[in-house]
Amino acid sequence: MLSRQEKKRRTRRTIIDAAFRLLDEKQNLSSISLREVARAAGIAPTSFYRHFNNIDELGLTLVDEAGLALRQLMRQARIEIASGTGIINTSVDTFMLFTCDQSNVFRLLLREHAGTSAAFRAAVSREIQHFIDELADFIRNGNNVPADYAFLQAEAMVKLVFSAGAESLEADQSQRVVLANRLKKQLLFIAKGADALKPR
Amino acid sequence: MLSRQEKKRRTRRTIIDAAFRLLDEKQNLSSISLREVARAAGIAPTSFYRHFNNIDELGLTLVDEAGLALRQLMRQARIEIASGTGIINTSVDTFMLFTCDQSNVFRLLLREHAGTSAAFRAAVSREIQHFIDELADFIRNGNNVPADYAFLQAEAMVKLVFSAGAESLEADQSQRVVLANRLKKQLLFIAKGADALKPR
DNA sequence: TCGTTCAGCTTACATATGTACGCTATTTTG
DNA sequence: CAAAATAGCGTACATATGTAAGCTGAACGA
Repeated sequence: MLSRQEKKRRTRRTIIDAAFRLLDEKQNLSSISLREVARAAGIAPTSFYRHFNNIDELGLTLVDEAGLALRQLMRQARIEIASGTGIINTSVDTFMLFTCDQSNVFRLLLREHAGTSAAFRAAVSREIQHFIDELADFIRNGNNVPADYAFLQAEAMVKLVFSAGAESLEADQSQRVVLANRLKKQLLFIAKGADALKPR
Repeated sequence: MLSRQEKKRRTRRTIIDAAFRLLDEKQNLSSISLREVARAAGIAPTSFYRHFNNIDELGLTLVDEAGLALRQLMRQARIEIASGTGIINTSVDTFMLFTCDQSNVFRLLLREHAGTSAAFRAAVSREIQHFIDELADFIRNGNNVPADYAFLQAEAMVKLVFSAGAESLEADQSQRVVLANRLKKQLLFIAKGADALKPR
């Protein structure tokens, strides 16, 4: 027998999962309605309020979870980088895997980054900032450049990665390979250029 | 006295202008309703149908107009480039001017590029593709590199430009200057890197 | 000049939404 | 074991939406 608290936590999870499932290629956080989420979660519309004050609170929760998934991805990538393969190749491959089989999660970030809610946009921007900062750290350690210079490079790289990720959402498997290779070359441009223009 | 045809063209224009005005930082093409547009244009909801079959048709029209504005921007930038200043500086400055004082137009492209309508996404992608193609031409002429290599470089640059444009929408005047300078350096990375890795 | 066309209007309806209110059944607490 | 708390439900209402149907007056073509 489950405690009341535990049961509540589970239906909260059900709501969140249902929302993620609704966020396909034709829905965003602002277009899904409370009733729609409730329907998908198998609860009464009014029961939703037992878990969230309003639907924006759900939205912020989803963005947080998506950001967490991204940070976990980064950790995994860094482990693989430590094991030998080039940083660019591994990062790109890991990222593309993410956009592929967690497409709804990545799409959420992508969409709300340019979405209609200032709060969501800010939340996503924060997550991307983490992404950039950690890459900047990595670059600074490896190349011995000033922090702001490493940041410049990291930011450019992350932006290209996200752009390619966006395209990958509309691509099939073979197009994704092409996309990944193109991205790797472009990241190499930045790495090479940043190195050539490095301040002394 | 105005001809009936001319009057119709004018209210069509009124509708389009009203829609652009509605597309501020908290609205996108899918969130504006037919009735809202009609209200803003000062016509009855049902009169809308005399000009567009549905609201998606309006949306595509807006994307087309936005793309046209962008192409005009490119032309202007190329003229100024011909008159001496560096390509990167002029392009960035022109672009930033665009995102600043035609913010609703740029935001439309940005938002629908990652939006919920596949048709709108495709339409915006086409416009961006034009943007990339023309820059690739420019690069190929100046640097004498293969077409696909110039494309690689142009694509990376345009992606950075658009990303910075997105950020500029949330920035004030002084932040925009910082943003522009950062972008210019990053574009230089790509130019330098692409040159260093140029195939022979 | 007179019948035709048609942009724009008003009215109307079926549908979806957010959320207030109060009930019930079950768990929790004292 | 009785009393309090509470997750979830059903009902209800005010509001917004897309769009069908039909009318009107002004521009148009003969």
